[in-house]
Amino acid sequence: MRTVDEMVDLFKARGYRMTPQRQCIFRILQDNTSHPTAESIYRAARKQVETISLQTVYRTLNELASVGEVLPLELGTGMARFDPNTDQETHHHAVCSVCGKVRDVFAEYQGVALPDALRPDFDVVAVQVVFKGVCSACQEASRTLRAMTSRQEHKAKAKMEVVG
Amino acid sequence: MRTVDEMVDLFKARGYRMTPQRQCIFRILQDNTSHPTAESIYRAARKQVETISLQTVYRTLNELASVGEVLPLELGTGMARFDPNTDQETHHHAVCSVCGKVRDVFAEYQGVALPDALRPDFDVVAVQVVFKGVCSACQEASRTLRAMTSRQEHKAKAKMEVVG
DNA sequence: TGTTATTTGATACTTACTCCTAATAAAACT
DNA sequence: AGTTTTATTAGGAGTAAGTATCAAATAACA
Repeated sequence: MRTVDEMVDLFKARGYRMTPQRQCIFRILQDNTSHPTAESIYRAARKQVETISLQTVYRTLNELASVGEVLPLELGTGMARFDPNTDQETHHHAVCSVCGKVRDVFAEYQGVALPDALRPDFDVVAVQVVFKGVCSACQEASRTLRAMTSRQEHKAKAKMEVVG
Repeated sequence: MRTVDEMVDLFKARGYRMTPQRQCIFRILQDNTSHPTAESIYRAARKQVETISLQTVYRTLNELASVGEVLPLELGTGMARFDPNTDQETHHHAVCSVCGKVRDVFAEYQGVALPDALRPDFDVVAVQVVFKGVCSACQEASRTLRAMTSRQEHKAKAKMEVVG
């Protein structure tokens, strides 16, 4: 995504009006690498513009997506995530299937293209490579849990499940 | 996914009971290349077992997924799709962002792996390559629509939108 | 500053999916 | 085969992500 100032100009050029709510969302997304959900953006936005509604967050995110300044990601974690880094050539994702966290994967993969036979039947707009797996934090957590279970420290385990 | 008979044995071996509902879902998925949703499987299943519930379809699909006999796909079309072809090496997907249809893409991509730097932080279980774009049917439809609009055949266009 | 069209936020709605529970039926054991 | 046990089912209620609607607020611009 561009800078906030550039986004303001771009939105105005497209005939959108500039509101504190929209600028606030631009600011939150600016250089954001946390792959936020609509909810998490909403929570951050309320700290700056107390009366902003979730509806406005969704609306603005969809506008940003339709202008190509934000990439909506559907990674099987139950809700959409929005990535201001829209580069699809060198920028992919790793999703932890335990905690749902998403990490950027910077790499350029050669030769990932539709086979010739399919080419006439499908006009490719974007290619997404998604790595599914378990992040080191969750690996560590499950190792600890297993060790506890084998020693039958059930109380500690139960406590950890509640805390975690 | 394996044959229905093999699936029956596998489920029994895992301590699951064999019911007409489960076998029916096995049969529907067998060699199914349409990337069905839970809803579409439910509709097909009701033709064979009239009283089957959506809940049972979801439950069975989750069981199949946890046993690794079905691959749940989250492709940004708003609902999960279930693929009995669980080969992740040579089998990828192309999703039409207009009609939502999913096509198989058979190709083996070399070198699509996590960069070394990330390797210790993330244990990769699966890699998915997704092509997003527009299928030929939807390209054709939008071409027709544009041609109509330019000739200002508004009534025909409106009619087509309702029909499509 | 006044006018007007866009945007906002509250509320209601839709939809994909899960939870709960009494009834049912598959498997285990006579 | 009959009985018991226990997993499974149907169906309704519930949840949560996201969308539609619309009166009121406000940005843009004269």
